[in-house]
Amino acid sequence: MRAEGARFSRADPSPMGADAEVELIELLFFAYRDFVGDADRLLETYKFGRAHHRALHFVNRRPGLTVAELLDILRITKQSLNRVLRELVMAGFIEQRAGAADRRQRLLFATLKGEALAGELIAVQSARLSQAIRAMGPGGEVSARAFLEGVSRGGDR
Amino acid sequence: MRAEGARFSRADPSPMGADAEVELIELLFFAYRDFVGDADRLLETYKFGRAHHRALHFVNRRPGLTVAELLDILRITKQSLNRVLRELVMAGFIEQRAGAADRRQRLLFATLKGEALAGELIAVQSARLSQAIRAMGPGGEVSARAFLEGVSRGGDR
DNA sequence: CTCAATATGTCAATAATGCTGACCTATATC
DNA sequence: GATATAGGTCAGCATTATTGACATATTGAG
Repeated sequence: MRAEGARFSRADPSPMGADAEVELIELLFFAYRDFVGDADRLLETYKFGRAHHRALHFVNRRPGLTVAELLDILRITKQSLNRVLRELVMAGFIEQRAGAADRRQRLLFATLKGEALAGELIAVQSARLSQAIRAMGPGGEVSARAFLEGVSRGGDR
Repeated sequence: MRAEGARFSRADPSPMGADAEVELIELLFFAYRDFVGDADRLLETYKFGRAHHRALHFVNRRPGLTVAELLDILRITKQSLNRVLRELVMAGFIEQRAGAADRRQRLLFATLKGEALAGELIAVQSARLSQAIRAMGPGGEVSARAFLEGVSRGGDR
């Protein structure tokens, strides 16, 4: 890995003036790059991409999710989602059922096949995360969760 | 209304350990989604995308970086990088100089204009990270760094 | 019942970012 | 001089995203 290298500090435009956050920016990039790389390799064998992965993951984790809710989670357009969702349905990984209360809704469920693939993807990714958490020592999981929640919640004001 | 998109509630049941990493998988997705979203908004005004951002960031942080080194950091092909790099050079954000020792090399440097944009991008992203670190309390930065390093180093075996 | 809003699906065009393969120049090294 | 290396470029293609326009079914208000 080439995460180190020439590093003489240039004029720092950050108001806090700290180099530490700049390094965190890079660490987050490297962490995410390697984190999704695990799944990418597995998805190749199913001819699926990252978009399929994300849709399947959240449907599997929240059975009965509506299309609108999934769009809100993924933050993409319905046109983008629809193509991916159609492929997952036709390949037998996800199934749709009309909502009982509102028949316009298409509630999404992972099939057994879908649950199996989602489980495989979770396995490789959680193995990497577990290893990182263990290496942190006691309280690692709590800290990691606090950090990630803080990052994603950080713009909500 | 919702500026940052959906997230799963932490009120989710099953407090057993196996579920913890699955939640971390999702938290990492949400954190990265929101983290890059900040920069995306800023890049729009310059008509640049994430690929330009990453290239500019690392060139700015490591002046004199070679193309080969940048390729190794980004883990993309030279064809993919070259398009982005050419645009950054032509727009005056990055400049290339032949290496002194090896004149085949094109050493990469951010121009003043490039440093300014890179600094703006660092500012928005480090603001989000600083906020998350502060919310973690004492030792937050050390923990966050340990987690991210563990995630990206976790597959290097 | 009628009508507007909602939930979803779909077609078409386009953009950003990535890939592989092939080939080119310039420079370094043996 | 031969070969390897650093880098650039052309051509074609895939994935994932976008906007815009429009279709269909269903719900809910009046």
